[in-house]
This record gives sequence, structure tokens and C-alpha cells, in this order.
Amino acid sequence: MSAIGPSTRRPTRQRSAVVESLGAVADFVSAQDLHARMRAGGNAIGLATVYRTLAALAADGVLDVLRTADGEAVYRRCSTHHHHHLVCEVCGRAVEIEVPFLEDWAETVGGEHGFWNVRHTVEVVGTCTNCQTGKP
Amino acid sequence: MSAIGPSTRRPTRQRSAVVESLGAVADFVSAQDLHARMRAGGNAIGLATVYRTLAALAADGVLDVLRTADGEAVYRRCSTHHHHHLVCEVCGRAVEIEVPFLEDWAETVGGEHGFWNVRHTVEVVGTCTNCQTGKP
DNA sequence: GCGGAAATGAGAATCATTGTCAACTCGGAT
DNA sequence: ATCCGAGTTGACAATGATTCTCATTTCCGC
Ligand SMILES: [Zn+2]
Ligand SMILES: [Zn+2]
Ligand SMILES: [Zn+2]
Ligand SMILES: [Zn+2]
Repeated sequence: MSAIGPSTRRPTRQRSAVVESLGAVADFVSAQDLHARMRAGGNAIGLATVYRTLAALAADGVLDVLRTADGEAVYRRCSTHHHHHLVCEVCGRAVEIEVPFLEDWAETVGGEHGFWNVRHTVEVVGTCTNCQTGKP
Repeated sequence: MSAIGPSTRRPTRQRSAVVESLGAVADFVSAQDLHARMRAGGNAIGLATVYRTLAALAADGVLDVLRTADGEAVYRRCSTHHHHHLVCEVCGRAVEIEVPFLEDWAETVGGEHGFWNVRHTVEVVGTCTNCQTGKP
């Protein structure tokens, strides 16, 4: 939650493998999914390690995290600057978007209500062009 | 997902009990939590029913749903008009807020990327005044 | 090289959520 | 009032993501 620095975090084979594997995926993947992909690609790594590593990377701000409708956490390597996502509900394709005015506004409205350390999440979801076809 | 109408939905003791119990809670509660409260209050109801009812009410737009950091779904009876929330990460206190400009913006940015049926979620989280005290 | 802290991994444990299915209840038609 | 069929319920089992445990291994500074 707070900005606790990664006081001690060692580079390991698994850690870089996770980062690299993430780079090979265009959209958001779950820990389970990534683990399966890595195993399939001959990359030996434990499931628990994938979970721990993804959580650590997300805590370090290297990854973006969001939750699917059924509560599953999904991760994606992202550009470093603060941004948000436009996600297709059908195929999961995601586009990075920005909401300039919101950044200040969130801070302001939080302050107005006496809140500190204000953060925000914004997700815009819909159906992308590719997924329009078979819809009544 | 799709806008399937509640073709047949019968009023039952349990359904109204859930709605009433929700009214007695100020902030967001999980299905588990609500079920426990109802049982404790001498209100006999099955856990599965609480889950089903909350999901149904949320689908009908009677409830607001959001997810805690660890992925648990929490519900709250809400005013009918579209709005968002400012939630305390520590105690869970929630305030309804509005983001007028965002509504149009979401629609617009979705359209620009070829997305249809665009919806959005916005959550602002922080630490409320009451929860500031014991913090370094 | 050594020692200890950090990291790993296999499996068990946790826990929210969903599925199952027989029994029950509501509402409309008879 | 009675009957019928679909919606609803609830106890319990099953699922599935995430976390925990702990013995073993790896990394880093000395
Ligand atoms: Zn799509
Ligand atoms: Zn932002
Ligand atoms: Zn608080
Ligand atoms: Zn809105």
C-alpha cells in the first residue's frame, strides 16, 4: 500500500523469466495463465513463485494489475507513466488510455472528504471492433 | 453480460430480507459478511441464496458492486443515479462521488478506439480522517 | 570459500464462489 | 380452493484462485 521500497530484492533466474515471459504476451494474463505458458515453453518455475513475483513486480510499479469480472487478478507489463485501460469484455484486448483531468480531480475530491494518500482506478470496458460480428 | 431482462423474478421472503439487511449496513459488505449478519440477527437464509440474490440485485442495478484489493466482491444499496465511490482502504467507509465530465469522456474514448457498449468503473481510494492516527 | 538472508517449489491449506439437486413456494389457470 | 409448472431455496459438495509451510537452494557480501 504505502511506498515501501524494495529494501532487499535479489535478481534471480525466475524473476527475469517472469518479466521476459510477460513481454511475450500482448494483453493481460493471470498468474495461472502465465505459469502455464512458461511451463509449456520449457521454463521451469513454481506456481507460488509466479504469484510472488507478479505481486512483487506490481508492488514495484513495473506491472499493471486489474481484476476480471470474476475477480481474477491479471497482469501486464506497462509503460511506466500513470495511465488507464480500455479493455474488450469479449477478447480481452486492452488499449492504454489517459485521463488527464481525472488525476487532479481524484486528488481534489479525496482531499475535500478528508482522505489522504488518495489513489484511483479507472477502467473502461466495451466490445472491440473484432468482437462485434455475432451480436444480436 | 448482455441486457437480459429479469423475465421472471418472484418476490420471496429471502429476497426482501437481503434487501432489508443491506439497508441496515452503511458501507459495503461481502456476501459472506451479510450472510453472517443475517444469521446472527435470527434471519434464516442459505449462503448460496445470499450469493444468488446479491448477484441478481446487482444485475438489476439495485446494488453497487466493487472489489476489495484481495478480490472479494462487496455490495451496497445505492442511489439509482450513476455515480462512483471514494472508499477508505482501512475501515471501508465509502462516500458517493460524481465525475460529470468522465461520463462523456469514457463514451468518446471508447468510440475513438472502435469499442461499442462502453461502460466504465472509477474508484478512488485513500485513508479517511478517522484512520490517520496510527500511521507513520 | 562461508554464513546467513532471501528466494524457490511442491504440496497442503484456505476461502470465496459456484454447482448440484431434491424439496419447497409462488402465481396463474382451472 | 386446488393444481401445475417454473422459479427459488438450502445443505452440501466441488471448484479454483491464492496463500501458507517449510525443507532446500541460491545469491551476496565478507
Ligand atoms: Zn474484442
Ligand atoms: Zn490516473
Ligand atoms: Zn477509514
Ligand atoms: Zn460514471
